[in-house]
Amino acid sequence: MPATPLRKDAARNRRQILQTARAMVDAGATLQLNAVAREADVGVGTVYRHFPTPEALLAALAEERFEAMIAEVRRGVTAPDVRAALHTFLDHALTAYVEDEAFAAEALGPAPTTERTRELRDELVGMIRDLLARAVSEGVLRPGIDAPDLLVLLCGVAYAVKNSPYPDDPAVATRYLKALLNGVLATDAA
Amino acid sequence: MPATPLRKDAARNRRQILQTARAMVDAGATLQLNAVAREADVGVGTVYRHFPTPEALLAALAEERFEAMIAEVRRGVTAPDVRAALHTFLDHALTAYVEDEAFAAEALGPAPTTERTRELRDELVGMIRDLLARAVSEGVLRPGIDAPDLLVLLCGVAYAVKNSPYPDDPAVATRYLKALLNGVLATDAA
Amino acid sequence: MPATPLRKDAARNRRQILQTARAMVDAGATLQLNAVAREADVGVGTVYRHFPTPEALLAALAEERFEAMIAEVRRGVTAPDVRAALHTFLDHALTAYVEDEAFAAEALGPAPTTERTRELRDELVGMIRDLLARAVSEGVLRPGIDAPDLLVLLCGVAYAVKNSPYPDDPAVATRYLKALLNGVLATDAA
Amino acid sequence: MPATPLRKDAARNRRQILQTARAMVDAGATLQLNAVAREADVGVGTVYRHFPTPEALLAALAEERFEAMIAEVRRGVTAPDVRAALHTFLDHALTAYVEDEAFAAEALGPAPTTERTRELRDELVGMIRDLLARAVSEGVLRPGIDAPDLLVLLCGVAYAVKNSPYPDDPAVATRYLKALLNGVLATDAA
DNA sequence: CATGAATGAGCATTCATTCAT
DNA sequence: AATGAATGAATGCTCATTCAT
Repeated sequence: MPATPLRKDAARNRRQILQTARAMVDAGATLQLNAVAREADVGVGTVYRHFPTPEALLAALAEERFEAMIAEVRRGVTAPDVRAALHTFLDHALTAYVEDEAFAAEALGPAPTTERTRELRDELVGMIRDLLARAVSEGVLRPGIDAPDLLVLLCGVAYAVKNSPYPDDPAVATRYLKALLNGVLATDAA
Repeated sequence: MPATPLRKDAARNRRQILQTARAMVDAGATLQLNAVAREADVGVGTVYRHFPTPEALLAALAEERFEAMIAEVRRGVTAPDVRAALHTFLDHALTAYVEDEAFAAEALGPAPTTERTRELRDELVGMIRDLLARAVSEGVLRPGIDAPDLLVLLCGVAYAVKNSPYPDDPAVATRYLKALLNGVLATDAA
Repeated sequence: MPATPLRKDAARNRRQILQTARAMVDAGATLQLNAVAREADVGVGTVYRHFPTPEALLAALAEERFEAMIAEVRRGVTAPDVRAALHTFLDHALTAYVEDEAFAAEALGPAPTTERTRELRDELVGMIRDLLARAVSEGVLRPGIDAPDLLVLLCGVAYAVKNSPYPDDPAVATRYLKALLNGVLATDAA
Repeated sequence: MPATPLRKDAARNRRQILQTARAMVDAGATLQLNAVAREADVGVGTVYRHFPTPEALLAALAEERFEAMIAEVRRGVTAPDVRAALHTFLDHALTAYVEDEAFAAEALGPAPTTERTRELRDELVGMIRDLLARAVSEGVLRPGIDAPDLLVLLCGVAYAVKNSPYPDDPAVATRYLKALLNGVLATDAA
């Protein structure tokens, strides 16, 4: 809800920039505003106008993901089967982290770059907190790990997936997630 | 075992460079050969002669760590209590990953930068394989996760620790490691 | 006397632009048409329409000053006391130069940017010439310095005032002007 | 007296840079380090190494001039004929200001950019103070204008010379200086 | 072998000006 | 006539790497 709805051409440029940036980020490149401009076939100045810093662009990229995830967790909180909801969420979150560097960066760290991002993240964390609370109270989840912990652990797993020695094995993510869920030990350690 | 044992001054330089680099890496900086040279009070060219690329320097930094770890795992393989040996190893490995960016980078990824590093890593992985095999056969460890997997998962946990929202809590590492060991679910998931 | 008298809103814009520009110049900033537009709360294009170049804007700013000064000199030419008139003029001119960068720029240099400015300047110089002529003929002024010379010398004194090592001393302008009037030597040099 | 005497090639580069910069400044351009590098046929980095900022380069340019001037004033202080010494100094100083923008900038303003420049300027001002003191005590100079005043006034005259409406008249400088020395009025004003 | 000056590609950023809306 | 988004040339600066000394 921008104060002034973007002019048509401005909107097209913005879209193009975001699209290009998304592609670059997904390709693993670090965002260089100049490069984005070149790829997006847009003047440098235009990129700078829309996104004064690389961070702002990254943040914009992350927003959609945040919104989708929030919607999903919201559904999960009230779903009949918490365990299933939790699974689905963890699964999707892991995928998001693995696929989307921009989102992972923004969802972590004490420095959400944008006011908007910060709000979104807080909202997401809040929702997850509720989901976890329910899961714990229903005996599905061990206590001791809170929402921020879980997010960052998931991020860690994503990191592992991305650096896995079996990069072409499609089951890696599932396997690693399962390790986190069930643990690697056969019986509990102190 | 270099063909020609280093001249005394050359050796001193090498040592100085490594020391400085270690300090810089530990301080979280990305290694800039120029900066290392300045700090180490040595000409840029000297650094380049000893370590043609930043990676080579990083690799050299990682070697000690590899050697220490190999020694430890070797002891663990034949220790009476596998579970304890496994714990100690995981604990130390996590610490190593958290503390030593250089080592983590080298222990991972399909591209050990040095012949020497590659050998060391292979040796380490071999030893861990043995340790894990024993642990699985004694029912301590769930099957399904092999040595490379475990290493990368640990790396993921280290990543989580380093990005934890509770950066000043000294128990974070333990808590996260425990999550990996025991899992986060109360009862096994499919 | 524009061919078509400005539309009411156009006039308001013009006024606003001039006002803003005046403030910025007085604040010592170099005129950036973009900045003027922003401050004046007007589109860039509007500024460009009214004043195609920074110089044109500066020139417009200078015009008022020219007019005031011309009026004053005109009075001085026929005043009973040439010496007093001359003093007043020099004093005011110095103040104008010191206070108004825009005016100083326009009053100098072989390139008055606007036809209008050029006319005004020529008119001013003409009047001053008359004043000086009278002053010389009445023995008030040494010969050898003509109107353009005097103007540029005054500008030099203004430059000195603006760069004075005693920037907070309100008497600096008077002191420096006096130096120009009476000279710094006790007795004439060759 | 640099700690380490410059290497031969470094010295050559430095000289080249200074030479080029001098030419550019004399041509009235504002110093752009990149441009200097191009003209001097030297890498940008080289220029930056020698002179981290445009100001540093300007300052270096100014130093020679300072030294020459200091030497001259020193001679003048003890010369038998103060009046003549004063004249010579004023004449040369005016020339320096007119010819050398870099020097003028550095000799003025509360911000001598280099420690070295600052020292030189202070030394110069000190010497001039002595010269003026002698001139006043011998009745050659009117009191009321001190050394910093005189310098800045001279700078003003230089400014006038440079902006003179008679740019090709070689006598302009003399005429304007004379105006400052003897004043423009025939008899003293209050 | 060591040195550190030189290099210049590379990236970031600004701002005067144009032109579609 | 007004707007302001778009443009991209211009400029500033850094830093990895080479190579003369």
